[in-house]
Amino acid sequence: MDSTLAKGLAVLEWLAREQRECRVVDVAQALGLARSNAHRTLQTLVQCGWVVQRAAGSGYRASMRLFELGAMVDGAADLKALLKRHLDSLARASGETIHLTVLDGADIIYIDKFDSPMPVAAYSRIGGRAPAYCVASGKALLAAARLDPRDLQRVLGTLRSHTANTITNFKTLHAELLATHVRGWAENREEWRVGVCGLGAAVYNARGDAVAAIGMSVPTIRFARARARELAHQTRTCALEASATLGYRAGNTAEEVAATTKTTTKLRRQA
Amino acid sequence: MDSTLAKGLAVLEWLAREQRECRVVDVAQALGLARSNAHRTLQTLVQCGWVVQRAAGSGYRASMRLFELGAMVDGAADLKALLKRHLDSLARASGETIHLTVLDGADIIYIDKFDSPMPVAAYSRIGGRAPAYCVASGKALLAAARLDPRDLQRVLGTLRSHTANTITNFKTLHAELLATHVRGWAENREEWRVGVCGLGAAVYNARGDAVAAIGMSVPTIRFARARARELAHQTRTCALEASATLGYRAGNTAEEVAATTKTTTKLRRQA
DNA sequence: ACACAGCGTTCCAATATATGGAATTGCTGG
DNA sequence: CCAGCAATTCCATATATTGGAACGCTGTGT
Repeated sequence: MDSTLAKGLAVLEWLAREQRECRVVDVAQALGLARSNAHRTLQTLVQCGWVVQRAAGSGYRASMRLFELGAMVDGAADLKALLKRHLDSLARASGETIHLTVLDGADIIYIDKFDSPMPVAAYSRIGGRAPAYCVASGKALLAAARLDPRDLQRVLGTLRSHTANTITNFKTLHAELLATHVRGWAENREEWRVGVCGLGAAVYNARGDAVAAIGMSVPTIRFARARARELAHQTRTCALEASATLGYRAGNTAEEVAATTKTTTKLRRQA
Repeated sequence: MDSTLAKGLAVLEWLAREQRECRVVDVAQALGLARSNAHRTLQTLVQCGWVVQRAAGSGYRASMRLFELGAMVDGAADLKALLKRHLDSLARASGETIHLTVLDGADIIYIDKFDSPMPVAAYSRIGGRAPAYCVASGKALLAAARLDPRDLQRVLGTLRSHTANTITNFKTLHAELLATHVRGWAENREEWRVGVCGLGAAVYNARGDAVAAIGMSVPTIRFARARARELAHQTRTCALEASATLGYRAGNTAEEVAATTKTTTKLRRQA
């Protein structure tokens, strides 16, 4: 364990999260370092181009290096560029807030976002996180991963309760994920934030990996049964189109054919 | 200079740019480290959450941490969210590829991108760079900075030639930046990539800082005089609207009033 | 079946390196 | 002009890093 490296990364991360010019003492105090130590660490970060100092003598902040490299990770940039069109259509068709998310351990991370003209109570940021088991796009990704209960528990750890509706039981969660995979979309009824519901569907690439999820956040007020059903259909269709853009060809497996047929039938019955 | 930190950052950056699972030897060879050293560095990065190892025993890649923190830098996320609507309108109105860029030293970095339905020769990536003095959005930002020739030279260093049209003379560049500031938009006629022209205009926040630029990339084929003029007008207007969204109120200074009037008059004459 | 090569990982003594207290410099406001 | 605060530099000390060697595992060619 290179402690110098760990310390430098901690400084960098703290600086990025602060989002303002910070002085040497600020860093030293926040991370419990000697002033001289904080100073030298910052100087190293500056020399390596990860931190910038506007004028020599004062004020450090994270440089664009993080953004530049962050854009390369996971091919997120390509994903966004390719799916932008789909998300935008969905945002317009639904009038609700749309997210593009990926799974990172037990969390989802918001990769891209299209704000609703109608304001939503929940505030989410690009680069922000939410527990995967609490939100619709997270459930869609977990469902696509098809983990058995044992692995699910290993990945997620404890299911903390965030609202009265949060699923805190693995058996319940696992059952819901199975259902989610079959019907092709996931749902969140105020399980993460009170007053906010959500819908989500996984997006697959040409190899059949679930690489991202499309999510929709809807205030409970606008989430009446009929509308929810309509929005779910839109979300799922959008995800299928997005998958097609990435080169995914549906209906490759018998299982998927069965699922699609069932869902379609169900939707027809409901319509 | 903390060499351990510098080494760790180099490993992290290399890993991010590789965009694939890398083994210990790959890292060691690429950066000239001892295998044991590369191994311990990677382990530290993993423990700190900047790198992930799919299965224990093999294959390292950059985690989403870079993306997560990169999204926070410079309020880039907020900027994108706020300006998305404007860029999208411009993309639709013009049918050309639109970028959102910020200045980072002598380069611009592409923050966001709206692809044209018509393909463009130039390929640009979110997170990618271009020399500020060679592209329109870069010129718009440099012009907004209002540097005197001395500072301009200090910031930019040598003006390398990238095409036959690249401006390599500081006097010429400075004069063009002055003109750019007055008329409110910048132009690039194959100065960076052959066959690609561009237009750009700076976006100001409530404090009057030029925080970003809106850029448009157009194949030379579609950049005939009349159309270029029309697109320049659209770009400038979009940037003004975007600035308004950020709380900027135009016409605060006599200088700006004069510039606006002149430009408007000129546009009227041309129309 | 065997030897070999490549790689991940662990270990450890030598040594280069980071550390933090104190001194110095530079700036700001009274 | 001084006092107070913070950035920066300096340096002896303690410590963490380093890289060669060794071990175990896996896959490959003979």
